Amino acid sequence: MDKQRDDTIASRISRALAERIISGALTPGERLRQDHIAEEFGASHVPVREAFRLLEAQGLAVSEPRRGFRVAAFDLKEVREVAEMRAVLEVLALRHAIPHLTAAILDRAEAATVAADTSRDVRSWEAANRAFHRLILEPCGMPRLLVSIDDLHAASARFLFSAWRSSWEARTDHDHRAILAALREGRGDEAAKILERHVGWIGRTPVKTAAGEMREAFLIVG
Amino acid sequence: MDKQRDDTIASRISRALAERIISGALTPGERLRQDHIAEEFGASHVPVREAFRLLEAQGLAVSEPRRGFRVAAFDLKEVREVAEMRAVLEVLALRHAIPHLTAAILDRAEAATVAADTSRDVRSWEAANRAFHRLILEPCGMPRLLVSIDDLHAASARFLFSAWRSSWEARTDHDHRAILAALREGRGDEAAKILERHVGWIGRTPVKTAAGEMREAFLIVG
DNA sequence: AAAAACTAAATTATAGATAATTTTCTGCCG
DNA sequence: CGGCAGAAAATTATCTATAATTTAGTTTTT
Repeated sequence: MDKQRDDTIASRISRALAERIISGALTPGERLRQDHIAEEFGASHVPVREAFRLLEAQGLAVSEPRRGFRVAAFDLKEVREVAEMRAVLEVLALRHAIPHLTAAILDRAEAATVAADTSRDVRSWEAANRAFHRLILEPCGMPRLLVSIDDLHAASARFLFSAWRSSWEARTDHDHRAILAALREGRGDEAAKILERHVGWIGRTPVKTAAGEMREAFLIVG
Repeated sequence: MDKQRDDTIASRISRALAERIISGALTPGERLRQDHIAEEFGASHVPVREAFRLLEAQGLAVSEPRRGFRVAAFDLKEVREVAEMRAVLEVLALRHAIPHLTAAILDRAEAATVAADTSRDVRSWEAANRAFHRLILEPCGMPRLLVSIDDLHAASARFLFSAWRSSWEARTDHDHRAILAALREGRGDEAAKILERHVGWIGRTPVKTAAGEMREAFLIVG
């Protein structure tokens, strides 16, 4: 097929595995066996090990010396940690992005919000949500910060998919709209404040299961 | 000598190279030639490549597909970015650490401050400064956050060493003392505020060179 | 049935080979 | 004399094969 990609085999394997970890196809704590994965991708173990290191850097895998790599576990404590880091880093990015935001960017962010509200499954909601955040933060022009935020989004998405594997219902995202309204009207501080609360909010919430029962679930807002 | 370390060859090479990059022995933009480094460490190229990936994760090296790895460049813009990320992340860590701070920890942090004030060279000042920050932040119990902060400290140190290679004079660090005083008296918010300004502050300042001339230099406070 | 010993599997590392690509050198030509 | 083209050298990224070490699992022994 397309062998002439600009990137290396290691990064291609890394992306493929990241997808599986985030989607939940590879479960937390599962071992990543280099020879099996090498065979599956028709590669040798060298690029596979490099791919593992890339995943480790994103916090999706952990290395235990002489015992190989496993898919990173995650508990509620870690999810909270990720959410709080996202909150402060996204606020920082937004403050730097504000002077460079244009009406065109805000229009595209609004389109992403509409796409999120009308999505039929978690996957597309997550993609639209991520697009919204990316759009309003990217103009900050701080590459290292944006990479960190991306990695934290990946960790959030993992949790999201594990919590909402089957049942899912899109809700209108009032926070996104409030952030956009504030940005359009030049109330930057308020936009930052809403974003901080929006991203940092994690808690228990009652959820109706497919069977019609109510149960408690953890929820990341966005 | 000591072959029976608990860690892998890759991580040992990575630490050794990190040391050189931070200290400035390897200059920004310099190429990292895997075969040369493999030979120097008496290893093969596989662990060397893994070491490069580890450095990449810390932001000390960058990979250009088919062109190998180079020491990460850094300009003033990036230094500012690192300082601002450190400011918000350290404040977050401090807020979580405060409930777990003990008098014993604060005493050790004070000792680190004294050590910084009396250091005779940049290296020991940096080590003492880093120890101060580590001590008051570690009790936050957020491992991912602490790793991020450590990586940012490494990037700061690089800049520090490049700016102050020859002349150096220790100054009394009033910010550290003010932070400690606020923490001891239970004024957590004020401690966080000082820390944020302390870490985030970067600017030009007049510096007296060894030759007695005045010139402008960039400065990270700590 | 618990402890010890053996076995199997996997990770970590080495070595050498190869294709592709980049860098460097060199010499020719305008 | 400077710049471009092409040749030569170096380097990366990969594979294959293999050894050493460690973990994990199974069997044997007491």
